Amino acid sequence: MGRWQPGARERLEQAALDLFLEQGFTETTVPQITARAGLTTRTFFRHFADKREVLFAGEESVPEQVARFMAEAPPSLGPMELITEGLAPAAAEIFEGRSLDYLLRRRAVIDAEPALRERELRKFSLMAEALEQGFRDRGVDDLTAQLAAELAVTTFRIAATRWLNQHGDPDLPATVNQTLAAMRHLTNTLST
Amino acid sequence: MGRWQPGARERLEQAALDLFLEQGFTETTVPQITARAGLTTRTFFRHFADKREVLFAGEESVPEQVARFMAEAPPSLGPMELITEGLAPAAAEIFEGRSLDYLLRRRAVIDAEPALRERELRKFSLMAEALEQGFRDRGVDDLTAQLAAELAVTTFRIAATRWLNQHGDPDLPATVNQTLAAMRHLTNTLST
DNA sequence: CATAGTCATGGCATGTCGTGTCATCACTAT
DNA sequence: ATAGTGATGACACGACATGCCATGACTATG
Repeated sequence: MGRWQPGARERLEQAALDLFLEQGFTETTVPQITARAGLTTRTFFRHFADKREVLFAGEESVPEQVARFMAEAPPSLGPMELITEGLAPAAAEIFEGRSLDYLLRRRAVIDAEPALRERELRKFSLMAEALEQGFRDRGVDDLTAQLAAELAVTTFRIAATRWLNQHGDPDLPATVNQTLAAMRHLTNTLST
Repeated sequence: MGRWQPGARERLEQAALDLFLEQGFTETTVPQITARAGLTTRTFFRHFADKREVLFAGEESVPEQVARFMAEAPPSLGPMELITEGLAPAAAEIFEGRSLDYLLRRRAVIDAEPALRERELRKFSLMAEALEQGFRDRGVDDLTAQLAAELAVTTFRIAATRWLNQHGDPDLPATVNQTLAAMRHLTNTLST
């Protein structure tokens, strides 16, 4: 018991994902997860704010990634140019390090549970806030910054979904650019 | 006690909103709400699936409104034309019947509580799904339907927020159209 | 080598949420 | 009248989440 369970967090994440796939999210209790990971219930809530968070660990850094990405981009780019050129590489960076299989299993769990879908929406909302702030820092006015941020996140989200639906082929940057092209085509029909 | 507490639902909504404003959402317990409304805790959960839903009653009909609105629009309109012409009146219809004061108080509560912001995001997600289905029913391909739906909902959401920020003046349709104009301007910078 | 300090964990108590179940009462239809 | 319907009351209960304190393992310092 004392200190240190190396990888306790990782074991909890793994046990939780397995159990969610086997039995469903609602049917799985926190004591079941901690029993499989060899820990106690109280410890689970020290690592994760609530039961859902065990599926979203590590995504706290995404807003920072977004902010850094925007700060490093050439200041001369307008918001729409930045999206067109930067969204695909940024998307690749966000998913880097996670296997396609893990992402597919994780999404199966999330899709099956409304409470988890809500949490997923919040993730994208946080991304949009970071993007919006980044645009404002580049001198874009508030309304345009918000619109551009939401446009980018929406495109990213739809592209990521499509990418998983087609099991990773074509790859994510290509899918993002296809989705951007479709968005461009759609909005061009408005410019009359 | 037997049957019938006329307006039980409405009294619960009113008591809940008041208490949330006085003490905050988390600090307010369901027994406190039901005590103020003269009912029991069990009855609360017969009217609302969970504590948050008391703030979202009546919004189940929004997806149906959206579907009807789209079905009634001229079939000749393309997705972007439909948004340009239909979003402002549709937005007006959605908020019709609720006082600006109620909407502002309600938003103050929602903004203060992450769990309620998540629920709000789900509401817009449901709107987008209804819109997407509507576009598909009009013969639009899947990707374009999804993009157009998300674009419309995003514009609506941003416009509604701005409208409340400016306390209702200018009115919602005007604000929607201003927001649409800004979106048009933003995306036009992409059409090179 | 000893001692104090730090930190993840265990264990316990507690409050709130949300649901299942059954009884009861008011009103309605026949 | 009598049976049916539907909202409510009352109770039990499990799961989630948090506060609090104790403990044991590792670390730093003398």
